[in-house]
Amino acid sequence: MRNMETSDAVPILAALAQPTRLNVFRVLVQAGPVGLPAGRIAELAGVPPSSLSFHLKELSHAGLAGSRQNGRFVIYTARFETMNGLLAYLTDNCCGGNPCTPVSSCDLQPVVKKTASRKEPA
Amino acid sequence: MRNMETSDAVPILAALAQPTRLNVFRVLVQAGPVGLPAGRIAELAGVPPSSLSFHLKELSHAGLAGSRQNGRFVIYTARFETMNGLLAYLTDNCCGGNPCTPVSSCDLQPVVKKTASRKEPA
DNA sequence: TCTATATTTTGATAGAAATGGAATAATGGA
DNA sequence: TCCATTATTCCATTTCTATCAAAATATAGA
Repeated sequence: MRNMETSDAVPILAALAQPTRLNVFRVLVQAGPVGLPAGRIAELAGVPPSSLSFHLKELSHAGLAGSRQNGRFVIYTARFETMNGLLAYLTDNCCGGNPCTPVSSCDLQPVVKKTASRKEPA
Repeated sequence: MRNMETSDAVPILAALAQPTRLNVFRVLVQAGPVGLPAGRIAELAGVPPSSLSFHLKELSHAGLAGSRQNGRFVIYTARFETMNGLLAYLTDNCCGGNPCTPVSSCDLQPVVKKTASRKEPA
């Protein structure tokens, strides 16, 4: 993935800056690559389907979620590479080169970023 | 710092999810612990003083900026520990709060609660 | 004190975002 | 085909957010 710009980071941050959406994203992260059908997410998040749909669209549009159809179900998954890109941006641009190294890292993505300042397993 | 909750992360994300504010925060990060007077920030960000004041208040309220008075000037500084806490939260939640030191743990079968007996696609 | 400078607050306005019920679409099975 | 299930879109409503001129506040120096 190309290095993230401020203009790219803002919509991703905005997508996460909402309690329901941040919660939904965490649920998707926990579900892993298998993902979850929309109805199950609505259940877990405790929001009516129309609201959930609205928030899933926001997450998708920000690149934080993907979806695939499976029968009558639409399965949503977390897009880890977008989150990794955001973390790289924040680490590179908002920590002034200070020791801001996170305590742990998630690199589910097979695609490896070339960002130097975030440590990643080889 | 105590571990950040989702309810703590949302207002911090919201503070950063705005072009002017993210830009201002980056400027403060670059300025380092010395900080910058409000007027200079307004200049650098290209926003009128009243707007800048609004955004600085948002950042301060989120814990991302601190301020001290110096004569007629109010010097703003970035609060790195808040950003560190946010990065830690996002990094931890990128893997569902599981210890993801082994990268493979994210690739393994995720822990998905199967409460319902309803049949769902795998 | 008076005056210039620095910043914040006020207040009005415009626009965006969130909510959820109802209607619509799409799919699979009988 | 018809029906039940799943999900999205439409819609009205409400609530937040951002903007910035103008007024207010605060400080330093003359």
